[in-house]
Amino acid sequence: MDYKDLADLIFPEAKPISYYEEKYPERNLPEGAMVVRFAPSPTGYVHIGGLYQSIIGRTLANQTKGVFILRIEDTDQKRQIENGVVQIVDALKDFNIEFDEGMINETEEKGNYGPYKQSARKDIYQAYAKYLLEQGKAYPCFATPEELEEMRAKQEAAKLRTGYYGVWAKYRNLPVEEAIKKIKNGEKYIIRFKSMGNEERKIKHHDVIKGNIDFPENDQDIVIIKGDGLPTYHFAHAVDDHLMRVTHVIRSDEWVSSIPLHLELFRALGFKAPKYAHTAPIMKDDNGKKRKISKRKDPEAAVSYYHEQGIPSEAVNEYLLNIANSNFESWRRANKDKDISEFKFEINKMSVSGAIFDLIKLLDVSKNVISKYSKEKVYADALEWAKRYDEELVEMLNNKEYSLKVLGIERGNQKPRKDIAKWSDIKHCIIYMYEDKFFNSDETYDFGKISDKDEIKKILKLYKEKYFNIEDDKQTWFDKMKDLSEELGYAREVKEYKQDPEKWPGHVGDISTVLRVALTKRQNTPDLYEIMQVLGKESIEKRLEKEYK
RNA sequence: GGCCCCGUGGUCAAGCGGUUAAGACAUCGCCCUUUCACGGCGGAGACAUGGGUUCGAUUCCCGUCGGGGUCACCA
Repeated sequence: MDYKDLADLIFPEAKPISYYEEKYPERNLPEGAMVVRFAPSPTGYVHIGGLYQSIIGRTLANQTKGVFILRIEDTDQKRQIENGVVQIVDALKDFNIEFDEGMINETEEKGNYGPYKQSARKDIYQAYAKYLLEQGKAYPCFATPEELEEMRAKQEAAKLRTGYYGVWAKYRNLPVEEAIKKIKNGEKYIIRFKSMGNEERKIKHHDVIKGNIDFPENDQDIVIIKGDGLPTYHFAHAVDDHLMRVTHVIRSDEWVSSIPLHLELFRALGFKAPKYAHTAPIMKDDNGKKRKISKRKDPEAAVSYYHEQGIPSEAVNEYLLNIANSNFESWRRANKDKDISEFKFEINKMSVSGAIFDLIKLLDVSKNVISKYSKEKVYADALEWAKRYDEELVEMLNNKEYSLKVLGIERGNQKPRKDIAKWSDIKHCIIYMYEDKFFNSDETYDFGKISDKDEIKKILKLYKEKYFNIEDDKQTWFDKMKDLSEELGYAREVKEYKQDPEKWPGHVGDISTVLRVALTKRQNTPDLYEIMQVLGKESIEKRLEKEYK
């Protein structure tokens, strides 16, 4: 009896690998085209790091006229969640990321290199496992979890490297006859890869991002097929990325230490190894300590957080792209109106160490992104956000014609207003423009420097009766504010006042503040003249009278 | 602990043998016909550390310290 008998016993149904090699031929793509994939586990929401990977993958495939694949890695059945695939697809779609191939929902997919869900590829993995078995490059291991635990304890006690390797690999050299007997006896087993590596020897590897790295060869006999018949990540990675003809494996940093193993697997299987690009993880500043951003501790680790906050996905994408290639920023400044896809992304310019996620900076990017939107776009996006998260804002925006005017204040000109960083800011910025909100709120406010009630009344009354005319153009209005100030004994110019502050009780700015607060309840607002034009005569009169009647 | 990677201002980062060590965000000040936002100008603020190599090291080598990753029938 030989390896062949063993292999046939274990996987009697498996097809020869030539079947799959023919079924998934080399892709016919232009020179330099990159075939990349995003390969998440459907274990819950999409992590910011996943979005980061996706942006990079999508960009690279676009730039090289390559292919971007969504492969679902669901070989760990314990961790599955309902609708995991749909969640991923939808979340990424929100950020403008779509795939050329792969799963499109829980059951459907597109592309000729599928199935794109690992649980549906069991027969493929088994065929390749059988192939290794036949050559004696893999073997069944009968060790129980308890046995393995015991082994590890011994290794730790002896301060040895832990793992299933060398002399510790108990079933590595079990004669085929005995293995067959055990299997026929119904003993439980898994399939392990028989490593030919030697820890003493070093291998050199070039990572697209990290550069040259040396490490010891792998000598662990890792499991390739688990007790449930599904492959482990390592084995699935080798088989899938080969068969899907992936050219560049872009994945997170945490995998670099597996490179020796993966390379050995590719070689044993007779595959050409892909290029690897290991991206640094996104970090979080935790009281001065740097750590990987985490699902459990950090709400901003979930991509959904940005939607809830109302940060446009375009802004998140730009921010992430900037972390990926720091020259993005200067490109953006030089190309203010170009689409993000025109930026020439270079994967080898990526930073090797993880950047701390900077929400403040993101908000700044967002502010700039929003400042470029037309009022129609602001209206549409804010409304869409509000429909999910803020009923009161929906109510306000329902008055579309008026809202458009409000949102158009200081927008669309050379120096657009930049006070909105996220849709959740909007309500606070515009609420006073809405009549019922303005009059029905119990918000407290103060008039700043001029606080005497009678003085305030006097100012507003005089303004309304003598100076206010909605027809005035901006300059006239402005001059009138100065006249008003003068008539009341205030300085008509701020500069004038500053030269001799004792001479006046205040200046035109102080008077304007009184008007501003009366009309908006705020000391800080956009241009008052524009606000008044939107508010209209009646509203203004009502707001003024409220203060002195 | 073993192995691997990394260490430029608060953050993201250019620079990679000779630079007044860029830029962005944040911060502070001034200016911008009346606030705020924007914009402009300016300030403060960095090469972890000790040894080498070199005429010369932020840049190259070694040690130290610090940070991160990884050591599963999870991915």
